[in-house]
Amino acid sequence: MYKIGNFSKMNKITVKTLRHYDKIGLFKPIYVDEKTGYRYYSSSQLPRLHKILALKNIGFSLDEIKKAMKEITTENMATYLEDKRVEILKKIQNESLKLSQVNTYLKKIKQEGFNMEYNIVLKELPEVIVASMRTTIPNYDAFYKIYPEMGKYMEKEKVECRVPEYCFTIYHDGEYKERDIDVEICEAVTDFGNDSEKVKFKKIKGVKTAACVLHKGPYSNLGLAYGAVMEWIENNGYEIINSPRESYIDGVWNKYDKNEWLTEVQIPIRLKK
Amino acid sequence: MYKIGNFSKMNKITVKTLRHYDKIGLFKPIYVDEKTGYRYYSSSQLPRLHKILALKNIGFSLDEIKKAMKEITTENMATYLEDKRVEILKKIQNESLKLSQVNTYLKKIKQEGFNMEYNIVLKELPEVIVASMRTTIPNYDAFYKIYPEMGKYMEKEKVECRVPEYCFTIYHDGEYKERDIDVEICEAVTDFGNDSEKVKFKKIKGVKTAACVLHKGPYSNLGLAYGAVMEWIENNGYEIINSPRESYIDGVWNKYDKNEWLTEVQIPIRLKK
DNA sequence: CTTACTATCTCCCCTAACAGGAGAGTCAAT
DNA sequence: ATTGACTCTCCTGTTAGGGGAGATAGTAAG
Repeated sequence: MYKIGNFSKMNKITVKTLRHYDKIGLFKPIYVDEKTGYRYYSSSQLPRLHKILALKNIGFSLDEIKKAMKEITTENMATYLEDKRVEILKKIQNESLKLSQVNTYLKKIKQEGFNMEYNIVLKELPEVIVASMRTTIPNYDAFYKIYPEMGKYMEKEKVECRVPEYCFTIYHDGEYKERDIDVEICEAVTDFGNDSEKVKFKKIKGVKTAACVLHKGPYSNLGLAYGAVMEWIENNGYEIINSPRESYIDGVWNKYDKNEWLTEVQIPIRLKK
Repeated sequence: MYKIGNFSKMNKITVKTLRHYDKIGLFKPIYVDEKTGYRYYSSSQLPRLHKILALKNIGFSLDEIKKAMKEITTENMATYLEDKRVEILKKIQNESLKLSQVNTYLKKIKQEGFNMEYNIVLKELPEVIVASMRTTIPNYDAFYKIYPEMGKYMEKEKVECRVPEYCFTIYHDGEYKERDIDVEICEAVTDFGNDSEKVKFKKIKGVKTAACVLHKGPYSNLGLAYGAVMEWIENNGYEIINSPRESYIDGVWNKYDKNEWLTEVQIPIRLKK
C-alpha cells in the first residue's frame, strides 16, 4: 500500500493526475481512509494503470479509455483501434496540409520579400438563388453595360436582393481570355422572379470548399490575385473543380476611390487524390 | 456597414466567433452603437479578417495571431513561420508514432487473438543513488545468494532504502545468456554509504525514455515480457541505447503466490534517426 | 399603434486533461 | 509539542468558442 506521492513516483505520473483519474472514476485507489481522505494504492493496481497509460499514449481520450476498459473483447478493441487509426491518419493529413501552406508562405517571403497582400482562405460558399445573365462579351469594358441592364430588369420585376449582397461573375471559359469572354453575371436574390429572354432566375449550388482571396484596389490588376490563388492551389495539392467567381464587395457604386474597391476571387477546389 | 449577422454570413464565420474576437481584442467592429451595444462592421475590415483566418488555418493560436499582426515585418513573420513549421513537423512525427503503435496492436490482435497482457509504456527513469553489486553469476538461481548478501551489508551499514523502493537488476551482457551472466544488482538508497569490496555505492543517471512493460507471475516466463517489448521497440522505430533493467515490485518477500509477483522490464531507448 | 418575429445584446456555464495555488488537516520524526 | 513534509478539498485558469437564458432592438404586417 502506497500513499499517493510514492505511487506517483513509481509510475512517473503526477499526483494531480491520479486524483483526477480518481474523480472521473477511471482509476480509483484501492483504499481510502474515511477519516483523513488519504488515498492508498497497491502494486496490484499497476497492470490496470499500465493499460490505461498505454491506451492514452496512442491517443485515446480518458472517456474512450473508460469505455474500452469496460468492454474489452477482441472485436471491440479491434474496432476501437481501427477508428483510432483512421482518426490519426486524418490528423496527419491535416497537419501535412498546414505544413505545405506554411512552406508556401515561407517560399514567398524568401523569394519576394514580404508580401502578404493575398491571404488565401478556404471557405464554404452557400447555395443561393440568383438572377443571372449569361453572355459573351467582347471585352472587360462591356461589364459597364450588362450589369445596369440586369439591374433595371430586377427593379422592374421588384425582386429583392439577398442580404448581405452577393453579386458575382462566373467566368465560364476554361482559360484566360481578353476578348469574347463567356461570362455569367449573378446577383443573389431572396426568391425566384419571372425569367426574361436575357435574365434567368436559378438556384446555384453551394460549394464545399473554395479558395478565396481578397483583392483591394482597381480591377486592372486583379490578375495578381488570380495568380496568387492559382499558385497556392498548385502548391498545396488542390485542384480546381469549377469555374471561378469574382464577388464584388465594394466598387464604383459605393466607393469613390478606386483603391478602396474590394473584390473576392473564389475558386471551387478539392484535394487532389 | 453590416450588422454582425450579415457580416458573419459574408465570411462563413459564426457570430459567436466575431464576438469572441471582439472580446479578446483581435478583431473589433468598426463602430459600436453606444446605446444598444450593436456591433457594426465594414467591408474595409475584410482584409484584416482574411489575414487572421489565413493565419488561423495554418495553426496559429489567437494569441499568436494577435502578436504577429502587431509586429508584421518580413523577418518576424519568417521566424514565426519557421517556428510553426518545426512545431507542425513535431506533431506529424508524434502522430506517426501513435499510428505505428496502433498498427502494432492491430497486427497483434489479428495474429494471435486478443492479448493485451503486455502494455508497453514509455516512461522516464529517475536518477538514483544505489547500492550495487556487479558480478558474473553461473545461472539465474544464483540470485538467491547475492541479493541477501547485499541486503545484509546494507543492514550492517545502516543505509536507508529510498521510498518508494526501487530494486532492480541490470543485465550487462548484450545478448541473452543462460550461464555466466554479467549482472549488476541495485537497490536505490537515500544516501551514499561506505563501499565494501563487493558492494559499491554510486549514482545511476536517469533515463529520458524507457520502454517499460509489467510482467505478472513467476520469473520463469519473464521472457515473454522481453519478447513483447523487444518486438514493440522494433516495430515502432526505436533503438536500445543501454542495458535493460528488471525492477522487482512484488516478489517472494511480500507475496506468497507466485502468480501475484510483479516485475517491470525497463529498456532505455531512443528514436532511430 | 400594437403585435409578432427576428436579430442582437450581455451574462453564465460547459468543453479536456489536468496545473497551480489557497487554506486546512495529517504523518513521522525530533 | 513542534517542525517539515505530505495530503486533502476547493477554486480558478488554460483553448476557442458553443449553448442557452433573459432582456432589449429592429422591422414588417395588420
